[in-house]
Amino acid sequence: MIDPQILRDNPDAVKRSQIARGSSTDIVDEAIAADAGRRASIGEFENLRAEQNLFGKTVASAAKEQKSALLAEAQDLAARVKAAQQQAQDAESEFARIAGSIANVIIEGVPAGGEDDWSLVREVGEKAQFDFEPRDHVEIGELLGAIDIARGVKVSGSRFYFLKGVGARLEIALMNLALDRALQANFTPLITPTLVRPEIMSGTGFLGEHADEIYYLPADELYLTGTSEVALAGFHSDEILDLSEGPLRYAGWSTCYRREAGSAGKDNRGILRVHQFNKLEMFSYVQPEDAEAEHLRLLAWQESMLQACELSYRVIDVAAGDLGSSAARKYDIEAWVPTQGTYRELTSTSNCSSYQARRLEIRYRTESGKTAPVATLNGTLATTRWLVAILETHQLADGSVKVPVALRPYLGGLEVLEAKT
RNA sequence: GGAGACGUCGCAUAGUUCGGCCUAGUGCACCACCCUGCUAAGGUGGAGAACCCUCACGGGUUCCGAGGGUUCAAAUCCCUCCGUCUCCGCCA
Repeated sequence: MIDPQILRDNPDAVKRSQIARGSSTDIVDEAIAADAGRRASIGEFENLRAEQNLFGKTVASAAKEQKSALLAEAQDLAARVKAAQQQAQDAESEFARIAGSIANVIIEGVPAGGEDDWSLVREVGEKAQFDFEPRDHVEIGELLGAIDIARGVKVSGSRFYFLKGVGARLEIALMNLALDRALQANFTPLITPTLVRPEIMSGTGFLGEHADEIYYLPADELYLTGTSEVALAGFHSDEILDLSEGPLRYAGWSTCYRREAGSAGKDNRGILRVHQFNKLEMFSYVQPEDAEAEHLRLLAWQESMLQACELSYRVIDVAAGDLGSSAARKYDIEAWVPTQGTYRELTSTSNCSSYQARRLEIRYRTESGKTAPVATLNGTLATTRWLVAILETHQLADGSVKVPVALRPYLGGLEVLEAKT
């Protein structure tokens, strides 16, 4: 939910943001009108109610013979109060509906436009060079006995897979490396529920335009989460947090489920785009003025992980139109995937400023003792998809794979994943 | 799955029988000050959240798990839902 104050004080900023996202600006004017209407009808209701409260006391203390006359008047007043209350509630939900459809105001510097209009922040590392024809991760996965896609499809359908042997170990190693780094940075680890209630799912902003990406269990009215961000954001919903000691940081470990409804035919090969995977997600609750600095910290931790995996990557500042509705800015890190000759997204980190917190009612106490919405940020620290880049980048001529040094302790010292010939 | 009990402003509790004196009392914890060599004890006062009006001082409205209903009036009566606990059954 957008800050109603900024809507009143600086509607042009909201409009500029909407334009950069390629969204409607009319909705901003509608929201302002709805806000005014809402406040007017609330005032009307409250005055009537105050009158009624006063009148109730008169009735209670009135002498018997006056009571019936007073009651008639009270009934009339009650009817007017009820009508005014109804109107106030309607105006309130009308405002919520309209304001709710305005996306978060982007941060200065976020490029305008759509999916292809990102701007490059930096490129890091040498792209892998081979003096042989590199194999893609599916082939390598078969040679290593690490990825079994055929059986995944047999058991669960397309976009499912088994990780097996060194494949399973590699994923666990990667996740553990990420977890250890998160612990060093003072994140509190959380293993999160992956089924959540509707109000948490909508509070985090995932039930908007991408609702068809989400698995839903109607018999139980629960949603399967596509990221632990949902549970991590819901963790402190309806709470007033103490941020005087600095940000609250959590590292959520969970399996993630995505329907991939809009991507038929896209990335069908391999485990790049699947219905189920594991992820270690960073999540920070911070004071709003600290959000942009925290965003850069999350990005730095992500880059350090990619460097530990000895991957070549680029950081992009995602364009306004490609941001989720909650995000004010998003950086993606894309790793070089040799057999695709392109960069593919491995991590994403979003600064949701106070937008998500306002909807989930997550607040902190300011110095003056008032409460105010916190800012929330999230970012990927490791996911199953990284195996694609790791396997392809570090492959050897015979299909074996050199293990990045940082991962070796998590694989019992293993230096090379040997191909089974 | 069956039966029962419960849900009150941080925690604990009173209030629900029989609707109006509840603008929700009390204890603990908390904050400020006072008092007393220090500490403990004691004294005085303060202190919830959201929204609306106001430059401000201040005022108003709502909130007793959530949502409806009855009523001039609901923490209190009725309905639905959610959650917690106890016992029984079933299954890992």
